[in-house]
Amino acid sequence: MTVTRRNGRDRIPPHPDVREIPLQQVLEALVDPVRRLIVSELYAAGADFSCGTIDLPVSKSTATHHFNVLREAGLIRQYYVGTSRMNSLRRDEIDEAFPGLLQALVGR
Amino acid sequence: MTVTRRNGRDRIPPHPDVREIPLQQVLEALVDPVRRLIVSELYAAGADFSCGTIDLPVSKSTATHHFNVLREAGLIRQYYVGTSRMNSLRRDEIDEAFPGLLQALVGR
DNA sequence: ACCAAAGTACGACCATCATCGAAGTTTGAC
DNA sequence: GTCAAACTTCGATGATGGTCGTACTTTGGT
Repeated sequence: MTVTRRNGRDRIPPHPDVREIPLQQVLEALVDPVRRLIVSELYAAGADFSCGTIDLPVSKSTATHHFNVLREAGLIRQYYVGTSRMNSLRRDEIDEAFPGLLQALVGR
Repeated sequence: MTVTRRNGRDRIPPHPDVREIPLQQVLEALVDPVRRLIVSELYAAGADFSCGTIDLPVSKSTATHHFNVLREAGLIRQYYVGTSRMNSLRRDEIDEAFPGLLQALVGR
């Protein structure tokens, strides 16, 4: 049978542009308190961090799920560094797509 | 047994101030598309209207439920005129409690 | 080659919630 | 007093989605 070989690049999942994501989906992503916590921390930190860095009140598999939802909504970008998955907030794109939204939700 | 008499005033349910409502609850109210439609229409109309005026893609009982959720989140004010229940958007209070939020969600 | 660290994938479970219809209430009109 | 309009209340139902544990994958270090 065929063996599939993968490198770091292949591990990167799709990153839709938030400007093509309906408001509904963005809101559904941001309504969950755990996900809003992630976004808030990224916003406040002003820097990327790995999934494991922030400590969330949920299990690892649930955390993975939340990061996925945020990525699929176009809100964060993810990339690998070793075994760590780094996350960055796609602030400019969000601000362009939904002006004022991030500020209103995360600026407290 | 005791008969309870009610007048129009007694039919008015509690109206919490949105400034005392947690962001979480406000977001949960606004994440539903039917409720966001109601808010958008109130916002665009710039005037009050009764529950039956706007035509929603749900049954009457479901509509009642949605108006209740909005009221309990401090987003709308309700009062009776005859058998009609009028609704008004509490715009100023919302803007004060969560600056930019309404604009971001409803200004399209 | 081996092992540990960091995440992911996959089911399963469970709570929440949007939805409805049917029956009830309140009001205004006649 | 009767009737209709407008809305509410009350269960029931069904779908969604957040949660977890277990097993698996990938990578880096030794």
